[in-house]
Amino acid sequence: MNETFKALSDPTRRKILDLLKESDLTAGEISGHFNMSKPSISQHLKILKNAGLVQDVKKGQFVVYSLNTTIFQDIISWAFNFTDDQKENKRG
Amino acid sequence: MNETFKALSDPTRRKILDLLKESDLTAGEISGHFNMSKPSISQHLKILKNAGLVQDVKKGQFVVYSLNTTIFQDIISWAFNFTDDQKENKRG
DNA sequence: TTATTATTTAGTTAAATACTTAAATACTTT
DNA sequence: AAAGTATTTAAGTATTTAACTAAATAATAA
Repeated sequence: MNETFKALSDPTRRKILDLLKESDLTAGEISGHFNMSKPSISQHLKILKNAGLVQDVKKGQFVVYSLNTTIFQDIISWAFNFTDDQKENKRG
Repeated sequence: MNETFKALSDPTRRKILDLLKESDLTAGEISGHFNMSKPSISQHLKILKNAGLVQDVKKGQFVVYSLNTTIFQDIISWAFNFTDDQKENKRG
């Protein structure tokens, strides 16, 4: 869970996830949405990928990135354990 | 959401949340669970408090910390928007 | 009121992070 | 094969973070 939260702790990376939520995008298309160098975005994508939050597929000379939605279920499960709902379930 | 994820990105702080999930604790009791100075834990508690993840109440010379469970609902909502469930709901 | 206990604030340092530019790699087109 | 495009890797730097110790604040007990 540590790599996941580390990856999510940066606003640029969360904005990348927001973009990929709408549609799959190449590395270049993603970097087009930021006032930041392509290498910087590439680094962020690497961190997101290592955290399992995104996947990539090479399409010719492009690399297409997409969300890996399964990890978000893990985040939901983690957070649910801290809610009142969970406390109620414990008791009853 | 940025302060929240920043706060959650540290393993020590997530462990503090785990402890408070079981019961409310004073600052000193919390620091007793770590091989770390009390001031360091105090800083972590400050960050968790500023992020709205915990609350504190002064009881005499003690400060009792407890979870603020409402924020975790926000995390769940955020994560849910990245799941396949959400995509299905969009379509149908 | 002096000493003791609980906690936070202040100041410092080492390590981690997020950026940059330049160079390398991989693929495509001519 | 040479040139151009897409992307990543490498190397360097400024900022942020997380730890520490020492000092300050606040409450309690002697």
